[in-house]
Amino acid sequence: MTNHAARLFSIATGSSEPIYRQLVDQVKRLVAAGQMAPGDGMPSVREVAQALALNPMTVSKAYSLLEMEGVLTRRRGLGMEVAARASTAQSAQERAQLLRPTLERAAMEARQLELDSDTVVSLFIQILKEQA
Amino acid sequence: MTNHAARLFSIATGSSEPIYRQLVDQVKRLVAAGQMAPGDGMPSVREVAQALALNPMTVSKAYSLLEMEGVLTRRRGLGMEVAARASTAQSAQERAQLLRPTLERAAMEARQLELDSDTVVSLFIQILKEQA
Amino acid sequence: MTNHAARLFSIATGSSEPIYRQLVDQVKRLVAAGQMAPGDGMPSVREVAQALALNPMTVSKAYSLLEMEGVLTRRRGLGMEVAARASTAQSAQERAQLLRPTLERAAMEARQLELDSDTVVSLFIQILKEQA
Amino acid sequence: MTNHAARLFSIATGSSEPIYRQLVDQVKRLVAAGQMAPGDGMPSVREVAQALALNPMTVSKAYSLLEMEGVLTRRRGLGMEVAARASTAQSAQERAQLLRPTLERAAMEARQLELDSDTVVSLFIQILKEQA
DNA sequence: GTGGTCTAGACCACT
DNA sequence: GTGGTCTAGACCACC
Repeated sequence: MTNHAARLFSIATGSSEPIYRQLVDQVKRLVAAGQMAPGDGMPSVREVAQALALNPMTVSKAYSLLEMEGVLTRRRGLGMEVAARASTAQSAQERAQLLRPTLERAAMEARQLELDSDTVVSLFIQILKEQA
Repeated sequence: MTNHAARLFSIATGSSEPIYRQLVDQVKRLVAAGQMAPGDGMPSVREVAQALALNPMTVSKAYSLLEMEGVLTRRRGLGMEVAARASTAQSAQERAQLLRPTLERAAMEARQLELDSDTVVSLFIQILKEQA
Repeated sequence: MTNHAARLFSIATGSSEPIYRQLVDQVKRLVAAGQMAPGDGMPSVREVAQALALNPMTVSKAYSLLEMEGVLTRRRGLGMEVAARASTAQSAQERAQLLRPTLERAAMEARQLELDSDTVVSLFIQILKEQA
Repeated sequence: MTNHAARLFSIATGSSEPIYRQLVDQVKRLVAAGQMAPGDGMPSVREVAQALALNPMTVSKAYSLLEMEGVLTRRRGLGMEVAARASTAQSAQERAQLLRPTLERAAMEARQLELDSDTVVSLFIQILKEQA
């Protein structure tokens, strides 16, 4: 795998969201987007752990959960790879649904802050540009 | 105290975000928006606990943290109220900044899902309308 | 009673020590020192409450406890007075023993702060002079 | 972690001062005295709880407060340690100031007991010797 | 009535 | 093993 784990994943160690959960969700998104295709090898636990300064057990736990969910398969002695039967490369509409919960949360916060839609949307567009 | 606690707060019990943290953040947003003004009485710990089906200690912990942060003040035997020196009713621009972290997270997820900005923004607008 | 309650008592509202307890202890000390003699009338609940900006119920509770302990007696319609059988005007040695707990606490704190006796004692002497 | 928690801390269960507050204040004093240095590991919550016969949550609350105040830092899964930026090993003069409130309280009580300075000071010196 | 403190015990996240 | 969160329930201090 020439992908550098540090480029693939972005971890917020300060967040209350457990690190292993952040990893699991990100792998699912990358697979859903087709950025990882069935048969692709995953970076090794050790590699990810070092790149993100995490405990290897934490990465291992994330991989195990992804295996249980059928997203990854374990190739003995060779590491993990994206499972053949992983539902990959979904349509944009399907992928957009995975974004819903976070957008709904943003909308809830915007309502409590009494911000009108225009302000919120233009701020969001600006942030999307910054990241591009 | 005619505020119905259940209407003020919305708790996601399934979230990894601790309940007391959700309460703290929501109170801060409501105060920032001016929906709660200095001197306003907060619903009692027991009232909120019952309305949201929480343990009173969980609510109490949130109130204590808000007191330490200077958002609420305790009136012995009378309950909590919004602190006089709480920075309330901020400008829309200031309030929008409180929304940044969540929008940044949404943008990160969108990028990993390889969704183009138009798709994401229109989905967001739709969700904002649903909630209105 | 010409004694101004505000001069007799000093209350630390911020302390974790309950206000009624502070009042009880102070009355006991004043009686032990003979500053209040049997038959002396106490300032009224209302007077103390107003002078110290306390809730009258709090003062009333302190007086009730002192009555139960036999330090004060209730004269119907006339207020409270120091009980005839209150053990007053004790010797300096007896009174000093009432000071022990607080001094022991100070000594414990000094030890944890690794302060040598000379430093502590000279600071204490200085504070005693300030208050004189 | 060879520190015996029971030797480090001394708790007055009868006091009106909440236990968690007593713990917080004692840790601050030990750090101020340099008895605990940045990087030193704290005894675990469970260890302290058992040694002092307290509920772990009570100890945990004290540790959390110390973390919020920047005295301790949490190392996920490894326990708490004295924060690097904790202001440690202060001068004797600075440490003596931390003792002021308690000495002022003692002076106030002495005045109400009408004890002269000599009596009070010699009693204090005697107590300091007892503890040595 | 109000909030604060403490206990006992369960489960979770992380190393 | 570590600390964090939550529940259920008790008692206290204050108004």
